[in-house]
Amino acid sequence: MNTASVDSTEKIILEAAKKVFIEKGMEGARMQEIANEANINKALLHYYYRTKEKLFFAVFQYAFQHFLPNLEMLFKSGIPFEQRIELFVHQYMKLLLKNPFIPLFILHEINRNPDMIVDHLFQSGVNPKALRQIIHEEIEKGNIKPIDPRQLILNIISLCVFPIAAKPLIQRILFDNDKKAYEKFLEERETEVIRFIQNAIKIN
Amino acid sequence: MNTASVDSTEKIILEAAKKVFIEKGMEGARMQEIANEANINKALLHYYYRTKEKLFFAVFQYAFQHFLPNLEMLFKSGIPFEQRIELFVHQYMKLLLKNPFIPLFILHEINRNPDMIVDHLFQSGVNPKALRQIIHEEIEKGNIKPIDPRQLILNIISLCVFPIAAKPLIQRILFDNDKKAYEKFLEERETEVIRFIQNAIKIN
DNA sequence: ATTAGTTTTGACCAGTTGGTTAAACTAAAA
DNA sequence: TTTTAGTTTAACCAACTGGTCAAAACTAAT
Repeated sequence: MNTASVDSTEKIILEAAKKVFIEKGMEGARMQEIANEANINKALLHYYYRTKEKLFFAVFQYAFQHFLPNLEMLFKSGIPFEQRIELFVHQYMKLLLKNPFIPLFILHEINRNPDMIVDHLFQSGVNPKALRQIIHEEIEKGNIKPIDPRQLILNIISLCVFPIAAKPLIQRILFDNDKKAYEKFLEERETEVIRFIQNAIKIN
Repeated sequence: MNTASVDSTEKIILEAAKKVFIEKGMEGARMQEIANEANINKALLHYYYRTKEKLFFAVFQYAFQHFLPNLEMLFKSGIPFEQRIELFVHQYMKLLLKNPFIPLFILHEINRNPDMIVDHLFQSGVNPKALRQIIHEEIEKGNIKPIDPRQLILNIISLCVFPIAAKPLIQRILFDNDKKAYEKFLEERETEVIRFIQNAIKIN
């Protein structure tokens, strides 16, 4: 057995599955299309991943882990809060632009089967408690306006995610389907969102 | 021919189709399930709406028209800008809470087939130009901080839509799957979002 | 009561889809 | 060279799905 080639075939399949599943969703994806994408026989998919569902879960797991950015830098102490927001928005938008289909994929699939997240993924290192604590402390210190930390977190994520998830719609409605114009808009948006949030929470 | 009963059956079918399509999407929906939901024979679906696609488009059209709130009140003159934002957010969140599945449905279907919006729906009365003009004037008058009107529009919509579209996810991650707690959070959110936006754009 | 037109139904069909299986292939081990 | 174990393929299958059709049931005007 050639370990390298096993890994290789398995990875090729997973990459193909990622592409097809994340773009079309569980129900829109076809095993045959994934096989074509990977340039292999359809039966090989079932040889490595027994069922469509198992292959899907492998993809879902990957996507879920790339749905939020690495939050480590947020928890390092000694960083001013303003800069934390800057860091988060920057990192997140970079991630989203690299994987623009992931948010809608995750939202749609969780909507289809909300228990999936409980059954398979609650060990995925998402820890909102620590984040809430940091925001809470900033309020106590009088550095930002009082606000429910969860509202603030949701505001920040909303401002980052929605314009990516709704890209095909927004691009057509607000930009006459001019792809370049919308991409430029999204670039400018990073500083715009940071400024918007900072203005909203800063104490005059 | 009894016009009333024709309308009635047709409407019953459409209502059933709305429920199933909007919750499960085109690809996740089954004609049989719609027939069951309407308590009729599957062949009747094809008698009134010849194909799945045609029935789907009827639903999509309805959903698209309920994706954004009635914007008339925004264009009446003489209303202070702060109050316009208040009105919009209030109306929009009311609409979204009544139809929580519509945003994700629209986004997912447009993602699946982006040309649909061009082919079938660009006559749906969405007019962002007027809205941009109003924002532009407010900036000129020095009532709010300078900002690309499209960025501001997108910010407002993002803050309203995302928490509804991502409800199953957020509810589980931030609220331990406590439905009541999340609903209460969304109620409080209305005033919170209004305050957030007004703080972000107001001139000190 | 008859007729003509409409609505509703059960049975059926063809195409697609996820999944299986037995055989062919490959390469390392004996 | 033969054996053995893992890998890949073509052919196939059962279940499902959108859609059709002819007949039955229903309605209302003659």
